[in-house]
This record gives sequence, C-alpha cells and structure tokens, in this order.
Amino acid sequence: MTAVETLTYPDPADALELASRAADRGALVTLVGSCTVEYEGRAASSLGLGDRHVMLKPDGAALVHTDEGQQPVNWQPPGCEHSVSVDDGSLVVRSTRSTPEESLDVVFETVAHAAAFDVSDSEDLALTGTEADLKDRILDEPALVESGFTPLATERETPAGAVDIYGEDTDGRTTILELKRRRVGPDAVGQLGRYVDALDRDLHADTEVRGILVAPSVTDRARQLLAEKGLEFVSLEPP
Amino acid sequence: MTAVETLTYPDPADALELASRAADRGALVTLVGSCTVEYEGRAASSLGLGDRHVMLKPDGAALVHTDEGQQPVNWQPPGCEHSVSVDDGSLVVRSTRSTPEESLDVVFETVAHAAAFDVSDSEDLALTGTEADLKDRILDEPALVESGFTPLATERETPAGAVDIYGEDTDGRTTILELKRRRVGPDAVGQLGRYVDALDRDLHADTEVRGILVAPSVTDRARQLLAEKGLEFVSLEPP
DNA sequence: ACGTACATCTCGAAA
DNA sequence: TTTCGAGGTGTACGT
Repeated sequence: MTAVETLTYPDPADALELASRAADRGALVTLVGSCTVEYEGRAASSLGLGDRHVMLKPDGAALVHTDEGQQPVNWQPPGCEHSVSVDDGSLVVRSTRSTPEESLDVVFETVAHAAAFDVSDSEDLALTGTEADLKDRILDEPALVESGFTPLATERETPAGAVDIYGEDTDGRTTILELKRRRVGPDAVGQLGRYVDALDRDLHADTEVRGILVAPSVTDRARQLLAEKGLEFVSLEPP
Repeated sequence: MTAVETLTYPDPADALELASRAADRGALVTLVGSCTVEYEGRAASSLGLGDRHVMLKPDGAALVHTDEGQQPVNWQPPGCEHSVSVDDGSLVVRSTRSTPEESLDVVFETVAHAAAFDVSDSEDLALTGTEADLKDRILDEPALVESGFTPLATERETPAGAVDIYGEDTDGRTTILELKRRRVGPDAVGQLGRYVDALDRDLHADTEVRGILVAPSVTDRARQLLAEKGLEFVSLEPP
C-alpha cells in the first residue's frame, strides 16, 4: 500500500478528478454519499435516494452497499468499464459491459467522501473444509464409506455429467459417490440419481449401479427421495 | 448522511477510537490496510499479508475485499458481533457469531485508512425481470403457455415441495409449471420431475400429470432429460 | 431454528 | 463462449 487519497464532502469536480486519476493508475476507488442507482441488463432495478457506499475495483467490478446486508444492493461484475463524470452538477458513475449488455448508473446528489487506494495483494486464500477435502479424505481411506469400497476414478464423465468418485464395492459392483460438504436436500439426490441412471444406461451391465450420497446429513425429504430411487446415504464430514 | 470521520495512516489507537465510537452510534466503518485474515466456522481459511478493504456494517455484517473480484475474500453475515481492539500494537478486528459458531479475525500490520459514515437508507430496491414477474405474466395471459391452459393455484404444496403454477389444460388434465427466469440446466428438470412424480402418486388419477418447464431456453442435456421423463418445455421470458 | 427454492447469484474448470 | 456444479453461497419465506 503506497498512496491513499481522501476527500471529504468534495465538489463533484474534485471527486471526479480524484476518481479519474485513481482509475487510470489502477487504484481502488470508494465513494460515499446520497445517490440513486439504476440498473438494466439481465434484470432491471431502480433505487431511490439514499446513503450508500460505492466501490470501484481496478478489475472492473463495481459494488453498491447500503448499511444493511452482506450482499451489495446493486453491482457489476469484474470486466466492466467504469466511467465517472459530472452531469448537471452531479457526480455520475456509469459501469457497463457487453455479453450480456448491462449497465449500472449511480447518480450522486451529494458526495460525502471520495477516496483512492493503491492496494496490492499477491496472497491466495487457503480454504479447508471444502468438498475437495472430503474427496481427499475418502480417497485416503475408502473404508470410511464402506468396507471394501475401491475408488477407480474421480470426475468420471457420464452423459449426465461428471461423477465425484467412481469405483466398485467389495462384490465388484459399480458404485458411485456424490459428495457434499454440508447437509443436503432433494437437489443432491436428483443429481446422484441422474448419474446412476446415465451409467445404468451406458454400461447396461447385468447388475445395477449403486449410488451413495456422502454428506454430513440429509433432510427428511431427501432421505425419502433416496429410498424411492434405491439410493444410499453415508454420513461423513470434510476433515 | 450527516457525519463523516476519516483518518489517514492513523496510529492503531486512533483507528481503534474512531471505530469504537462509530460502532457505538451505528455507523458504517471502513478500514484499509495491510492485514492478515483468519476464518473458522463452517469451513476454515487463512489469508497471508496483503492490502484489503474491510467494511463493518451496523447490522453486524463484515466484508473483506481485495482488489479483485465481485465477492469478498472473507466475510461474516449480518447479526455478528464486531469487536475492534489493539493487540501487540496491531489493530485487530474480530467478528463472531453462534449457530453456527464462526469467527473472523483481521489483524492489520498497517492501517492506511479508517473511516466512519453515518449512512441512512430508507429506500427499497425495485427489481423487475424476476421469476415472480414471469409468474404474473403467465397468470395475466395463460395462453402464452398453451391455448386453454387454466391456472388454478400458485405455490401449491406437494409432498415434494411447492409447485410454481398448478392448473389444468384444455382437456382438464392436471398440468403444472416450473418457472425459471433464465436458461436452465438439468437441475430444473429434476425439480419439475419431482413435483410431477409426487402429484402422480398423490392424485393417482387415471391420467398422468403434465409437467411443463417454462423458461427462456434450455441446455441440450436438460432438453434430453425432459424427453426422457416425458416433460415439456415452453419458451417464455420475464417481461 | 430448519427446510426449500430463488438469485442480475459468483466463481472456476472443462469442453 | 457455453455448460456445469460448488459455494463458508446469501436471501426471503415458509413451518
């Protein structure tokens, strides 16, 4: 972090100057003030006058945050073109992209705060407790699923998509696993069912394919669906 | 928007003082600087030293943004308890919650910027182009789905969940619609299939229930699944 | 509090 | 570019 520039209650022209320079040098820009927000693209939205925090990232992302909620009230994804201007005496931020055609317009009635930050971040997030970790755990110790289970492949392709773990049970019967890092509902059962059906059709072996849902737990409805489809469940958590 | 407080490259003690006062009066706090981030809860993550933008909202949400991406690299949902302190000469932000037990720790090596904003926002977002809008469009003009289609209920409950639109076709045959605001994949077909199966079993009428997926378009695999399950597709977009 | 499904979901990987 | 599934998904609305 080298430079930090800050303006409090700036004239629109001064805020524009700061934002323009910051964007040119790839800095992160924040603007706070009373504004309206209009969005049009995959959907369309309109937001009346209120105090919000606007963040413009050097990668083209734009975020409009209110005082509530984890999610921005409006946004634009990375890769957008930001343009800041003064129109009719008001600071205006416009962020656009194509494919799909989308535009976000923030019009400030008053700018309470404008800032630019030269941030640099080379670190990657190290995350554990994911589905990939659960997969590794099972590959390390397949007996956690079932004594005699032998993994043969991961991400094996079927006409319905890729199976998390493909293998066979102690009797040599084809057995596939669908892994979930957390408690699952009916959707995961549907997913596993599609893979089993696809393999049943593809392999047309004399014995049916076994499908096992591996997750910490399942909802009642999911358990019922598993029974209907002749699928199984094994309780297991990511390490 | 009334008060804006700003500090550039403050001492940790000064940053702490600003953040504490701001949190007490329900202001939005932002901190920018070089920091590490540790998270533990549903999963666990670790992030090495780098420049980030931290936002603490009065509703208890916390967001840690890097210079890239629309999503925060770490976060905490609304309802958390924030605590700011100085530990071993470093500014430390800790955000925790229970159910589930989760904690987020941000330790600043240097604070480049600290600010507090008294934001107020009474406006609600007006959003169009949602699934609800598609539903209204169909209820207004059911013939868009099929000549003679008659909606009888929305959100009708089945053992497998609530059906978007429940009705009957021109022959009096029970017909249910699953609506999606955008192009759909296999998951939506599975959803519709579950509802149709549940109603088939529940009503055990002499004729089978018709299931129609209503969306702008479907993927190849979804179309194939529809055919396999004897389900139908009608192309329709939200207004 | 849990369950269920929507979302301008976002994000990454693979075809 | 599209498709597909994961995600600490979040969010609203049920029960």
